[in-house]
Amino acid sequence: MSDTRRGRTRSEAVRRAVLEATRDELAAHGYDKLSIDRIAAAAGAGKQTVYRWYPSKSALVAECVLDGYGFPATTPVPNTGAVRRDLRDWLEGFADHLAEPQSAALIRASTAAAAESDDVARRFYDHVTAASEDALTARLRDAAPTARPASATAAAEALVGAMLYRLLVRQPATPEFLDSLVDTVLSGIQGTNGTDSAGTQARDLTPDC
Amino acid sequence: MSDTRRGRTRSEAVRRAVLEATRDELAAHGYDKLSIDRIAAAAGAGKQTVYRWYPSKSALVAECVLDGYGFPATTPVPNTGAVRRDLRDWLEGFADHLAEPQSAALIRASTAAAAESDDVARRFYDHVTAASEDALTARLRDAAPTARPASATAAAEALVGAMLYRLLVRQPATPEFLDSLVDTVLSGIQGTNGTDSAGTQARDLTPDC
Amino acid sequence: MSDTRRGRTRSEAVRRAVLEATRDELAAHGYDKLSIDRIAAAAGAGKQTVYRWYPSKSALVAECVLDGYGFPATTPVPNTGAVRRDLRDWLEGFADHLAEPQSAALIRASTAAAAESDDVARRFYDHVTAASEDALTARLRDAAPTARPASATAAAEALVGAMLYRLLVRQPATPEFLDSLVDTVLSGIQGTNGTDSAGTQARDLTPDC
Amino acid sequence: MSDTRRGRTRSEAVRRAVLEATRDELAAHGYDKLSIDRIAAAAGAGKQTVYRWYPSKSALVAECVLDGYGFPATTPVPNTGAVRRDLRDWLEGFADHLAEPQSAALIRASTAAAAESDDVARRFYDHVTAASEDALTARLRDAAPTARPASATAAAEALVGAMLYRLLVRQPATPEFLDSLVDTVLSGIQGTNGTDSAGTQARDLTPDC
DNA sequence: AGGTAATCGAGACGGTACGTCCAGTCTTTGT
DNA sequence: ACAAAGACTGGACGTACCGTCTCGATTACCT
Repeated sequence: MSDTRRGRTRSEAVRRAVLEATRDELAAHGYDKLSIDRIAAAAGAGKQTVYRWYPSKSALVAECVLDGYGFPATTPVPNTGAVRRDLRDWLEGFADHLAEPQSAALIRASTAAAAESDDVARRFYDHVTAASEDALTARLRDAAPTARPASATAAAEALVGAMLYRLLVRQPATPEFLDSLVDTVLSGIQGTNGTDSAGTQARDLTPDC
Repeated sequence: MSDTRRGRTRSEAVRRAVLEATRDELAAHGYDKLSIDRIAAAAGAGKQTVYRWYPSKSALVAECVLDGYGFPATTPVPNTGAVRRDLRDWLEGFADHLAEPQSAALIRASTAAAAESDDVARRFYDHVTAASEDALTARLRDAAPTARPASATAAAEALVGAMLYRLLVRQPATPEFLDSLVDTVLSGIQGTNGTDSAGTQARDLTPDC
Repeated sequence: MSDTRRGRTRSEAVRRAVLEATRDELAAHGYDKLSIDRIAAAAGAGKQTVYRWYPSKSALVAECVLDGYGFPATTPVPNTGAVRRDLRDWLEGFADHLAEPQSAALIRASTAAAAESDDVARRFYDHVTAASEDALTARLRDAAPTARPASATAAAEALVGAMLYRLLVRQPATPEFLDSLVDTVLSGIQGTNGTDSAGTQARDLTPDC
Repeated sequence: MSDTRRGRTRSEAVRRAVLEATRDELAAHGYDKLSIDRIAAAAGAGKQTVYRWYPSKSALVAECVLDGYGFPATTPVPNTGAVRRDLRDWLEGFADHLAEPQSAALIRASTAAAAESDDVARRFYDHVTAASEDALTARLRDAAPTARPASATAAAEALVGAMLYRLLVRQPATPEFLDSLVDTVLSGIQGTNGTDSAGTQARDLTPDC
């Protein structure tokens, strides 16, 4: 049994050109107005070649944003000892990235793509949640070793969800907002604020009835 | 002075028929494949009539989802005295609504619409954030009067953002996830130092009378 | 029962523009390279409009050549009393028309269209044979009243066939060729040549064996 | 001097397979829908191999129809002594061939090819006219030695033209039509002054010994 | 025997055109 | 004046072929 490929080998260079053209088109026109015709023309490729690599608009966008350009590479949360500050810095890095118009356009586009395709949605989740959850858990493990593991997921998705929501609705993630977000996730809405070490005995003030 | 309009009066019935047709089309095909031609045909209306009411696809979708069908009417957070349970119940109601395929499709569509139109994004934000933030603050005000004011927004958007994120990426909001989310937002990731998942061990002071 | 049309009335002006653009494209590029895209663009029309009028390339070409531009309007054979000369003049008029490059291109195109579509072939036959046969029979009726009626068809198609064949194979219809053709059809290959009046007692010279 | 070619020898078998595939495709889909891709696939050949042999669609079709399958090999006109009957028989043989659907499709295709390519037109003319003219002149030379020399060409093209015209426009060459055609070409339209159609009354001097 | 070179099937490549669908506008008739 | 019907321009869709260009694998000739 021969595993050798027959025919001309597919050109990686063309694939990259297509992704770059897609990135530019997305930044310029957004997801809905995205045109395969234009992308192919801008990449100096035939339309068929684009379709050979990516079967649909959403697949192309997913590849472009998730595995190519656009989404923040998995940044580890810094570990200076001060969790709150570390988290805050990490989130601010994320916010700064989202504040760039081009990145914002790309991620909004991948949002729209995920809204339309189950497959893209799954890839989006795998990429984004895994990355941020890993980053968070790695940092929190030694800061709050007693925390339930499920919390990491919830906290990660609360953070990512809030950031993406702000991006979607065009509300800037102000420093104040980031502060509140970190506080909420670290200590809870009713928590004692200001303390950044682990093991705080958060008391639930609600007396109920 | 005569306030009466000349000619035939614009039919409110037609407008409703258009919105209903839009809802059905959205549920059936999603935002991207939405076709004004089909909507008009399904509503028994002329295309011009649709354009007379709504200038663009995104405006139509926004109207349909936000002010018409699709988005949950502002549900107040119940107040039984037990905040955690109240919040949990409220969130579960939201989750149940999102779990219905038709609602999910509609909200995903409005997400895509918001990603494309600044105007829709603003309406989306106004509608969703205002509603949930109001609901939350109203409940938390007497539960934790000492909480910092910014927290309500952050907490509301963390909750809503996480829920919408789960909807977007097609991950079901499991009871465990809701538990963790409520815990995180209420007490912070380090708040409840219970170790296991089911929340039974989690020290919840609320006696639920 | 109302027979009235609803909606915008179809524009004859556009139809004419399409036919004219088709004529120009045919003359410029020939049948095979004919492009509906180019035709529509040249006519300032949408592609859909072209397809609304004509369902296929061959139908468009048939309409253009047969009922529009290109094919000689039914010219009656002159009647000066001298059949041979009349016929010769009539044929020469036909030849002159075919000698024009644009006409040649158009008729070659309709030939190709007829080769591909049964429907176009029928229209081609109806138009061309009927016209030439009528022209011929009208003239021959008083010149050779004794001729069998079937002969007129055969003669007409022999003439038309020979002319179209010459056009197809790019051989000019020289004066000598036209002379021979008229002689053959009028008097037969063995006939007495030179006489141009009617009622000649053509003798069949073939002695056989 | 070495005339030997280096490298692998071109496979005549492949060339034949290509021509046969072309013939089948032509019969099945016609000239316009002809696809080199399909031909190559059907012949089990690479596209490049097809192009190595034939530079264009029209060249391939010409080769296929003229020098390969499709066109009648040059049939000599029989010589039994009775010209009229000989000619009629010869023409009937031609008509029978054209009546076969596959042959008809092939010749119609070559017609379309000739309409598009000057080169194919020339080859078509050379092949068809030369063959039929030679056949005719050979037979007529001893039947009507006094006929003008130009007549043979005109007569041949009148016959061939009429037959091809009938083929093109999908009109069957009925026995009556063939009779009339032979009569016209042999004796002229006014030649036989019989009045009725069946040709029985037509005074035919040839005793048919 | 070991290059050297042309050919083979296969199939990716940049393009062009296809025929369909839809957006958004305009026109016509009916109410 | 509004409504339905639907034709209009324009443009993108996804597919099919075109003719060219690599590929690895065969053949053949020529040292």
